[in-house]
Amino acid sequence: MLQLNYLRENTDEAIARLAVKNMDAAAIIAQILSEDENRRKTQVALDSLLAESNQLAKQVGDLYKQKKAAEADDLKNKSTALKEESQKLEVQLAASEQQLNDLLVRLPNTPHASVPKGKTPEENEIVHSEGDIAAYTNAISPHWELTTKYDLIDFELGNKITGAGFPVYKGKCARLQRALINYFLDQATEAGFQEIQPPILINEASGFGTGQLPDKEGQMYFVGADNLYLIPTAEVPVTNMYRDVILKEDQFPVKLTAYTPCFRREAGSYGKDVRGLNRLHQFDKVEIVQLQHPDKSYEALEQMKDYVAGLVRSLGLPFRILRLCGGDMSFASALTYDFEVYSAAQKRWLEVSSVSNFESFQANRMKLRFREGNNGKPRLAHTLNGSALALPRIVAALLENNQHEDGIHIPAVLHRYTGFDKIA
RNA sequence: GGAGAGGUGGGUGAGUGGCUGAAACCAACAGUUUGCUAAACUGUCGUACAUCAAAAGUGUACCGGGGGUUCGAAUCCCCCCCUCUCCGCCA
Repeated sequence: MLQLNYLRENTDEAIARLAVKNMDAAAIIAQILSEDENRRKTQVALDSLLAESNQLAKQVGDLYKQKKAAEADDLKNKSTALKEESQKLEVQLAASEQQLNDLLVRLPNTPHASVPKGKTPEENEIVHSEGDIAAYTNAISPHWELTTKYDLIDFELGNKITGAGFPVYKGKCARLQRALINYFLDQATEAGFQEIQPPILINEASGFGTGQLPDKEGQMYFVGADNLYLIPTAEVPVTNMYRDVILKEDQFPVKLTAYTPCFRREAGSYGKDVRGLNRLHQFDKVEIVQLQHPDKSYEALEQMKDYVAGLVRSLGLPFRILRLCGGDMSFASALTYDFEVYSAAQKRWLEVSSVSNFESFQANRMKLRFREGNNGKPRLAHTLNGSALALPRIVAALLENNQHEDGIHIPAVLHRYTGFDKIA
């Protein structure tokens, strides 16, 4: 969530920036500022009342010690009267804080200055592309045909066991997935990210910390009996490791990576978008997370972008990098790069990674701070994360792009992980 | 799941109604001193909000979370969460 001080001191800028996300925030920010004023007024009143009754309580104690019970009783009555008032104010203050918080939580993050205006994905800015997409004359069959032909994935079986969007990977495809996971983790480790195995169920506080809750609970699977959510991405448990933590400045950067399955309800999707591996309720992903000093977070974002580019490149897939426009960005992000690989038989770009800087938006929600120098005041850290990478669409592109007469060729970097170089 | 014990500041740990925002020790930080990868001494050493131009200062809140009793709660009562020990179950 945005910092109150920022809204107070840069009201116009905040409104202008949120307009890039196609939000007219003037009214809600005005409401926030007036509620904030209200809150402060109430607190001043309450604090002085409490100070007074603290004084009285002390005096009562002293009087009892001096055996002046009558005088003490007088003060007690006075204090009781004060208490009624202060209780009213306490209720007021709590309501005001609640109201303020409810408003603040509804504001999305302000986009970075480089974020283009726009409402639809078509308005995303292509910042990089590589690979010759016209070269794939071999790519005849879409992956859902190949997976049947080579007995790689059984979507029907997944329907039977669970439901749509939960495929069963078999044989060489299961092995290919495991290979990709291991390859991605090894690469991330080599790049300085510490490997983490987090829980894949999270509590409400964690969901709030990274911005999934409130309001977006419909996108997560919920285990009602225990009040837990299945993670939509490893970002949630991994970033929340640092909830309510004050780091020392020299601990930056914190770089973490994790493989987890990811669960998304994805209500309301349909058509060719969801065919085959294009959109699933459960999928595997290796995530990279970074915590950084505010002065260095954009540098870190570029590094993470370059890292992911290298990863996609190493698999030999044509890809492009988009800087998302305001309208296509997520609620919590300040700047997002999407990576799309070209799926040659479907003749479409598939998103395989999303690399974002959240600046202090998540950090503010989860009170992730750092201390500047040895005894500086705590400041909010910046959080970043990116997929490196999400598997299903990578698998789809690999299968489609690399299909040949003699079978599907596996990229060389994976051979030591798969143990085979071809699916035939 | 059952029985018992317990959750205090970065750590250990004292505190069972007012003199405790919290002893002591350790760690950390700053300085002084000693001719030497260290010791001794002194000081600093939680967070948030408010007040203030800002700093200092001051006020308020916070001793797992939430409620209650009381003039006054870390301390008493209730609910919840978590940890440990034993038992049960189990990969």
